[in-house]
Amino acid sequence: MPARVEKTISIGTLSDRTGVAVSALRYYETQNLLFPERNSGGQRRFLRADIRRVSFILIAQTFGFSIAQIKEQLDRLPQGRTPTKRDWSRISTHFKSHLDEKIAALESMRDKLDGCIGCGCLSLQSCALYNPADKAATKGTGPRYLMGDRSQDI
Amino acid sequence: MPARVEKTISIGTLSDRTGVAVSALRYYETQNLLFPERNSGGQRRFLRADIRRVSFILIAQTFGFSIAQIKEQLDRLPQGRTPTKRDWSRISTHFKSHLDEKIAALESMRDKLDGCIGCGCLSLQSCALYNPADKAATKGTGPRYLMGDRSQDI
DNA sequence: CCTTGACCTCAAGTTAGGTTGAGCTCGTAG
DNA sequence: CTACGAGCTCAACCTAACTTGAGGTCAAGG
Repeated sequence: MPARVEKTISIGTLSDRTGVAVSALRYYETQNLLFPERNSGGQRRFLRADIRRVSFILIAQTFGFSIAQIKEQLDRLPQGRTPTKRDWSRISTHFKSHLDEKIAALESMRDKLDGCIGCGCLSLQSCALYNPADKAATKGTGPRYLMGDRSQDI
Repeated sequence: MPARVEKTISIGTLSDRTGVAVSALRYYETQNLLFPERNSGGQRRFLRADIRRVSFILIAQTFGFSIAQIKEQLDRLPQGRTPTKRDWSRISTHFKSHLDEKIAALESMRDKLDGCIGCGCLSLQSCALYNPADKAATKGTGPRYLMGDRSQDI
Protein backbone atom coordinates (compact mmCIF):
# COMPACT_ATOMS: atom_id res chain seq x y z
CA MET A 1 0.00 0.00 0.00
CA PRO A 2 1.34 3.43 -0.91
CA ALA A 3 1.68 5.95 1.88
CA ARG A 4 -1.56 7.83 2.03
CA VAL A 5 -1.54 11.31 0.57
CA GLU A 6 -2.02 13.83 3.37
CA LYS A 7 -4.21 16.80 2.70
CA THR A 8 -1.78 19.24 4.29
CA ILE A 9 1.99 19.12 4.81
CA SER A 10 4.28 20.00 7.71
CA ILE A 11 6.92 22.70 7.62
CA GLY A 12 9.60 20.03 7.44
CA THR A 13 8.03 18.48 4.38
CA LEU A 14 7.65 21.85 2.70
CA SER A 15 11.30 22.49 3.49
CA ASP A 16 12.32 19.15 1.97
CA ARG A 17 10.20 19.70 -1.12
CA THR A 18 11.44 23.22 -1.82
CA GLY A 19 14.96 23.17 -0.41
CA VAL A 20 14.15 26.22 1.67
CA ALA A 21 15.24 26.10 5.30
CA VAL A 22 12.56 25.73 7.92
CA SER A 23 13.73 28.99 9.47
CA ALA A 24 13.28 30.76 6.15
CA LEU A 25 9.75 29.40 5.75
CA ARG A 26 8.86 30.72 9.19
CA TYR A 27 10.41 34.02 8.20
CA TYR A 28 8.28 34.12 5.04
CA GLU A 29 5.24 33.66 7.22
CA THR A 30 6.21 36.69 9.31
CA GLN A 31 6.48 38.63 6.05
CA ASN A 32 3.01 37.51 4.96
CA LEU A 33 4.17 35.49 2.00
CA LEU A 34 2.73 32.28 3.45
CA PHE A 35 -0.37 31.71 5.59
CA PRO A 36 -0.25 28.23 7.07
CA GLU A 37 -3.04 27.01 9.33
CA ARG A 38 -2.28 25.39 12.67
CA ASN A 39 -3.22 21.99 13.98
CA SER A 40 -4.51 21.34 17.49
CA GLY A 41 -0.95 21.20 18.80
CA GLY A 42 -0.03 24.58 17.32
CA GLN A 43 2.09 23.19 14.49
CA ARG A 44 1.92 24.75 11.04
CA ARG A 45 0.04 22.93 8.28
CA PHE A 46 0.71 24.01 4.73
CA LEU A 47 -1.27 23.28 1.59
CA ARG A 48 0.39 21.37 -1.24
CA ALA A 49 -0.17 24.47 -3.35
CA ASP A 50 2.30 26.23 -1.09
CA ILE A 51 5.10 24.25 -2.73
CA ARG A 52 4.42 26.15 -5.92
CA ARG A 53 4.08 29.38 -3.95
CA VAL A 54 7.52 28.88 -2.39
CA SER A 55 8.99 27.98 -5.77
CA PHE A 56 7.64 31.25 -7.09
CA ILE A 57 9.38 33.07 -4.25
CA LEU A 58 12.67 31.34 -5.07
CA ILE A 59 12.46 32.11 -8.76
CA ALA A 60 11.45 35.70 -8.17
CA GLN A 61 14.44 36.09 -5.83
CA THR A 62 16.83 34.82 -8.46
CA PHE A 63 15.39 37.54 -10.68
CA GLY A 64 16.39 40.10 -8.09
CA PHE A 65 13.02 40.93 -6.58
CA SER A 66 12.78 41.82 -2.91
CA ILE A 67 10.51 40.07 -0.47
CA ALA A 68 8.23 43.11 -0.49
CA GLN A 69 7.92 43.05 -4.28
CA ILE A 70 7.27 39.32 -4.25
CA LYS A 71 4.54 39.83 -1.69
CA GLU A 72 2.90 42.39 -3.98
CA GLN A 73 2.84 39.83 -6.76
CA LEU A 74 1.54 37.05 -4.55
CA ASP A 75 -1.18 39.34 -3.28
CA ARG A 76 -2.58 39.34 -6.81
CA LEU A 77 -3.34 35.65 -6.61
CA PRO A 78 -6.98 34.78 -5.92
CA GLN A 79 -7.97 34.46 -2.28
CA GLY A 80 -9.89 31.48 -1.06
CA ARG A 81 -9.03 29.01 -3.80
CA THR A 82 -5.97 27.20 -5.05
CA PRO A 83 -4.34 29.23 -7.84
CA THR A 84 -4.59 27.70 -11.28
CA LYS A 85 -1.89 27.59 -13.93
CA ARG A 86 -3.66 30.52 -15.51
CA ASP A 87 -3.29 32.52 -12.31
CA TRP A 88 0.41 31.77 -12.14
CA SER A 89 0.81 32.53 -15.79
CA ARG A 90 -0.81 35.92 -15.28
CA ILE A 91 1.57 36.98 -12.53
CA SER A 92 4.57 35.60 -14.42
CA THR A 93 3.71 37.91 -17.24
CA HIS A 94 3.46 40.71 -14.76
CA PHE A 95 6.92 40.21 -13.41
CA LYS A 96 8.41 39.65 -16.81
CA SER A 97 7.74 43.30 -17.52
CA HIS A 98 9.66 44.31 -14.40
CA LEU A 99 12.48 42.15 -15.61
CA ASP A 100 12.40 43.76 -19.03
CA GLU A 101 12.70 47.15 -17.38
CA LYS A 102 15.69 46.05 -15.35
CA ILE A 103 17.43 44.70 -18.41
CA ALA A 104 16.69 47.84 -20.38
CA ALA A 105 18.12 50.01 -17.62
CA LEU A 106 21.29 47.93 -17.40
CA GLU A 107 21.68 48.03 -21.18
CA SER A 108 21.23 51.76 -21.17
CA MET A 109 24.02 52.04 -18.62
CA ARG A 110 26.22 49.72 -20.61
CA ASP A 111 25.74 51.80 -23.72
CA LYS A 112 26.70 54.91 -21.83
CA LEU A 113 29.72 53.16 -20.46
CA ASP A 114 30.66 52.18 -24.02
CA GLY A 115 30.60 55.84 -24.91
CA CYS A 116 32.67 56.75 -21.88
CA ILE A 117 35.39 54.15 -22.24
CA GLY A 118 36.93 55.99 -25.10
CA CYS A 119 37.32 59.21 -23.18
CA GLY A 120 38.11 57.66 -19.83
CA CYS A 121 36.15 60.41 -18.12
CA LEU A 122 34.03 58.45 -15.69
CA SER A 123 33.43 61.48 -13.56
CA LEU A 124 32.98 64.49 -15.80
CA GLN A 125 29.84 66.50 -15.33
CA SER A 126 29.04 66.01 -18.96
CA CYS A 127 29.40 62.24 -18.67
CA ALA A 128 26.34 60.30 -19.75
CA LEU A 129 26.72 58.14 -16.68
CA TYR A 130 25.73 61.16 -14.64
CA ASN A 131 22.07 60.32 -14.83
CA PRO A 132 20.12 59.74 -11.64
CA ALA A 133 17.17 58.29 -13.58
CA ASP A 134 19.00 55.06 -14.18
CA LYS A 135 19.45 54.47 -10.47
CA ALA A 136 16.03 52.83 -10.40
CA ALA A 137 17.69 49.77 -11.88
CA THR A 138 19.77 49.16 -8.81
CA LYS A 139 18.67 48.08 -5.41
CA GLY A 140 19.86 48.90 -1.95
CA THR A 141 20.57 52.29 -0.48
CA GLY A 142 23.37 53.31 -2.80
CA PRO A 143 24.73 56.71 -3.56
CA ARG A 144 22.39 59.65 -3.82
CA TYR A 145 23.91 61.52 -6.73
CA LEU A 146 27.03 61.97 -8.78
CA MET A 147 29.09 65.07 -9.22
CA GLY A 148 32.18 65.35 -11.30
CA ASP A 149 35.28 67.40 -11.81
CA ARG A 150 35.41 70.92 -13.07
CA SER A 151 37.96 72.04 -15.61
CA GLN A 152 40.95 72.72 -13.39
CA ASP A 153 40.62 69.62 -11.24
CA ILE A 154 43.00 66.69 -11.21
CA MET B 1 42.42 87.53 -7.13
CA PRO B 2 40.96 84.06 -7.41
CA ALA B 3 41.02 81.86 -4.31
CA ARG B 4 44.23 79.93 -4.42
CA VAL B 5 44.00 76.33 -5.51
CA GLU B 6 44.86 74.06 -2.58
CA LYS B 7 47.00 71.06 -3.29
CA THR B 8 44.86 68.77 -1.16
CA ILE B 9 41.22 68.91 -0.14
CA SER B 10 39.39 68.29 3.13
CA ILE B 11 36.84 65.56 3.66
CA GLY B 12 34.10 68.19 3.66
CA THR B 13 35.18 69.47 0.28
CA LEU B 14 35.37 65.98 -1.14
CA SER B 15 31.89 65.37 0.22
CA ASP B 16 30.59 68.56 -1.41
CA ARG B 17 32.24 67.76 -4.71
CA THR B 18 30.99 64.18 -4.93
CA GLY B 19 27.71 64.33 -3.02
CA VAL B 20 28.89 61.47 -0.85
CA ALA B 21 28.33 61.90 2.90
CA VAL B 22 31.37 62.54 5.05
CA SER B 23 30.52 59.43 7.04
CA ALA B 24 30.51 57.36 3.85
CA LEU B 25 33.91 58.71 2.82
CA ARG B 26 35.32 57.73 6.20
CA TYR B 27 33.71 54.33 5.73
CA TYR B 28 35.37 53.97 2.32
CA GLU B 29 38.69 54.64 3.98
CA THR B 30 38.10 51.79 6.45
CA GLN B 31 37.37 49.58 3.44
CA ASN B 32 40.61 50.63 1.78
CA LEU B 33 38.99 52.36 -1.15
CA LEU B 34 40.57 55.69 -0.23
CA PHE B 35 43.93 56.47 1.36
CA PRO B 36 43.95 60.06 2.55
CA GLU B 37 47.00 61.51 4.25
CA ARG B 38 46.71 63.39 7.52
CA ASN B 39 47.77 66.92 8.36
CA SER B 40 49.54 67.91 11.58
CA GLY B 41 46.21 68.11 13.37
CA GLY B 42 45.17 64.60 12.34
CA GLN B 43 42.62 65.71 9.77
CA ARG B 44 42.30 63.86 6.48
CA ARG B 45 43.73 65.44 3.35
CA PHE B 46 42.57 64.03 0.02
CA LEU B 47 44.05 64.51 -3.42
CA ARG B 48 41.95 66.12 -6.13
CA ALA B 49 42.27 62.87 -8.03
CA ASP B 50 40.19 61.30 -5.28
CA ILE B 51 37.14 63.11 -6.65
CA ARG B 52 37.39 60.93 -9.73
CA ARG B 53 38.07 57.90 -7.57
CA VAL B 54 34.91 58.51 -5.57
CA SER B 55 32.94 59.09 -8.76
CA PHE B 56 34.14 55.74 -9.98
CA ILE B 57 32.87 54.16 -6.77
CA LEU B 58 29.47 55.78 -7.26
CA ILE B 59 29.16 54.71 -10.85
CA ALA B 60 30.31 51.17 -10.11
CA GLN B 61 27.70 50.98 -7.36
CA THR B 62 24.93 51.98 -9.71
CA PHE B 63 26.09 49.10 -11.87
CA GLY B 64 25.53 46.78 -8.95
CA PHE B 65 29.09 46.11 -7.86
CA SER B 66 29.87 45.57 -4.19
CA ILE B 67 32.45 47.54 -2.27
CA ALA B 68 34.75 44.52 -2.35
CA GLN B 69 34.50 44.23 -6.12
CA ILE B 70 35.09 47.94 -6.53
CA LYS B 71 38.16 47.69 -4.34
CA GLU B 72 39.50 44.96 -6.62
CA GLN B 73 39.10 47.25 -9.58
CA LEU B 74 40.66 50.22 -7.84
CA ASP B 75 43.60 48.07 -6.80
CA ARG B 76 44.44 47.77 -10.48
CA LEU B 77 45.14 51.46 -10.71
CA PRO B 78 48.82 52.41 -10.64
CA GLN B 79 50.32 53.09 -7.22
CA GLY B 80 52.33 56.20 -6.58
CA ARG B 81 51.05 58.39 -9.39
CA THR B 82 47.81 60.06 -10.32
CA PRO B 83 45.85 57.77 -12.65
CA THR B 84 45.57 58.96 -16.22
CA LYS B 85 42.51 58.78 -18.46
CA ARG B 86 44.09 55.74 -19.99
CA ASP B 87 44.21 54.06 -16.60
CA TRP B 88 40.56 54.78 -15.94
CA SER B 89 39.66 53.68 -19.42
CA ARG B 90 41.38 50.36 -18.86
CA ILE B 91 39.45 49.55 -15.72
CA SER B 92 36.18 50.74 -17.25
CA THR B 93 36.66 48.18 -19.97
CA HIS B 94 37.28 45.61 -17.31
CA PHE B 95 34.04 46.23 -15.57
CA LYS B 96 32.07 46.50 -18.75
CA SER B 97 32.66 42.79 -19.22
CA HIS B 98 31.19 42.07 -15.79
CA LEU B 99 28.20 44.13 -16.78
CA ASP B 100 27.81 42.24 -20.04
CA GLU B 101 27.78 38.98 -18.10
CA LYS B 102 25.10 40.25 -15.79
CA ILE B 103 22.93 41.36 -18.66
CA ALA B 104 23.40 38.07 -20.45
CA ALA B 105 22.38 36.12 -17.37
CA LEU B 106 19.27 38.22 -16.88
CA GLU B 107 18.35 37.81 -20.54
CA SER B 108 18.81 34.10 -20.30
CA MET B 109 16.42 34.03 -17.38
CA ARG B 110 13.94 36.20 -19.21
CA ASP B 111 13.97 33.87 -22.18
CA LYS B 112 13.28 30.93 -19.93
CA LEU B 113 10.49 32.83 -18.29
CA ASP B 114 9.05 33.53 -21.74
CA GLY B 115 8.98 29.80 -22.33
CA CYS B 116 7.36 29.19 -18.95
CA ILE B 117 4.63 31.77 -19.17
CA GLY B 118 2.66 29.70 -21.60
CA CYS B 119 2.57 26.67 -19.34
CA GLY B 120 2.25 28.53 -16.06
CA CYS B 121 4.46 25.93 -14.44
CA LEU B 122 6.93 28.07 -12.51
CA SER B 123 7.81 25.23 -10.23
CA LEU B 124 7.94 22.02 -12.23
CA GLN B 125 11.13 20.02 -12.03
CA SER B 126 11.39 20.17 -15.77
CA CYS B 127 11.05 23.95 -15.77
CA ALA B 128 13.92 25.75 -17.43
CA LEU B 129 14.01 28.17 -14.53
CA TYR B 130 15.30 25.34 -12.41
CA ASN B 131 18.89 26.09 -13.20
CA PRO B 132 21.32 26.91 -10.41
CA ALA B 133 23.92 28.15 -12.89
CA ASP B 134 21.99 31.33 -13.48
CA LYS B 135 22.13 32.25 -9.83
CA ALA B 136 25.51 33.84 -10.40
CA ALA B 137 23.66 36.79 -11.85
CA THR B 138 22.04 37.65 -8.56
CA LYS B 139 23.63 38.99 -5.47
CA GLY B 140 22.98 38.43 -1.80
CA THR B 141 22.45 35.16 -0.05
CA GLY B 142 19.33 34.05 -1.84
CA PRO B 143 17.79 30.63 -2.12
CA ARG B 144 20.02 27.62 -2.37
CA TYR B 145 18.10 25.51 -4.85
CA LEU B 146 14.72 24.94 -6.39
CA MET B 147 12.61 21.87 -6.26
CA GLY B 148 9.26 21.49 -7.86
CA ASP B 149 6.10 19.48 -7.74
CA ARG B 150 5.77 15.86 -8.63
CA SER B 151 2.88 14.57 -10.68
CA GLN B 152 0.26 14.15 -7.96
CA ASP B 153 0.98 17.44 -6.19
CA ILE B 154 -1.41 20.35 -6.16
C1' DC C 1 41.64 85.38 22.51
C1' DC C 2 37.42 83.37 21.71
C1' DT C 3 33.84 81.36 19.24
C1' DT C 4 32.08 78.32 15.94
C1' DG C 5 31.87 75.11 12.51
C1' DA C 6 34.40 71.42 10.57
C1' DC C 7 36.90 67.22 12.10
C1' DC C 8 38.17 63.36 14.91
C1' DT C 9 37.23 58.45 17.08
C1' DC C 10 34.54 54.81 18.61
C1' DA C 11 30.37 52.44 19.55
C1' DA C 12 25.90 51.48 18.42
C1' DG C 13 21.90 51.58 15.27
C1' DT C 14 19.63 50.55 10.55
C1' DT C 15 17.55 47.43 6.68
C1' DA C 16 17.16 42.94 4.26
C1' DG C 17 16.88 38.38 4.54
C1' DG C 18 17.63 35.22 7.01
C1' DT C 19 20.31 31.78 10.74
C1' DT C 20 21.31 30.14 15.41
C1' DG C 21 20.42 28.90 20.09
C1' DA C 22 17.84 28.23 24.31
C1' DG C 23 14.27 26.15 26.42
C1' DC C 24 10.04 23.86 25.89
C1' DT C 25 6.13 20.98 23.54
C1' DC C 26 4.22 17.54 19.95
C1' DG C 27 3.52 13.36 17.94
C1' DT C 28 4.77 9.01 16.36
C1' DA C 29 7.54 4.53 16.23
C1' DG C 30 8.79 0.84 19.03
C1' DC D 1 4.27 4.38 27.51
C1' DT D 2 8.29 6.41 26.52
C1' DA D 3 11.87 8.16 23.76
C1' DC D 4 13.31 11.41 20.60
C1' DG D 5 13.05 13.79 16.36
C1' DA D 6 10.25 17.49 14.66
C1' DG D 7 7.98 21.77 15.92
C1' DC D 8 7.25 25.96 18.60
C1' DT D 9 8.57 30.92 20.29
C1' DC D 10 11.57 34.52 21.16
C1' DA D 11 15.76 36.83 21.25
C1' DA D 12 20.15 37.42 19.48
C1' DC D 13 23.37 37.23 15.74
C1' DC D 14 25.06 37.78 10.71
C1' DT D 15 26.66 40.69 6.34
C1' DA D 16 26.64 44.99 3.63
C1' DA D 17 26.92 49.62 3.46
C1' DC D 18 26.36 53.13 5.87
C1' DT D 19 24.31 56.65 9.51
C1' DT D 20 23.92 58.54 14.09
C1' DG D 21 25.41 60.03 18.53
C1' DA D 22 28.52 61.07 22.22
C1' DG D 23 32.28 63.37 23.63
C1' DG D 24 36.35 65.78 22.35
C1' DT D 25 39.75 68.58 19.05
C1' DC D 26 41.17 71.83 15.19
C1' DA D 27 41.41 75.99 12.73
C1' DA D 28 39.94 80.31 10.83
C1' DG D 29 37.33 84.75 11.39
C1' DG D 30 36.32 88.71 14.29
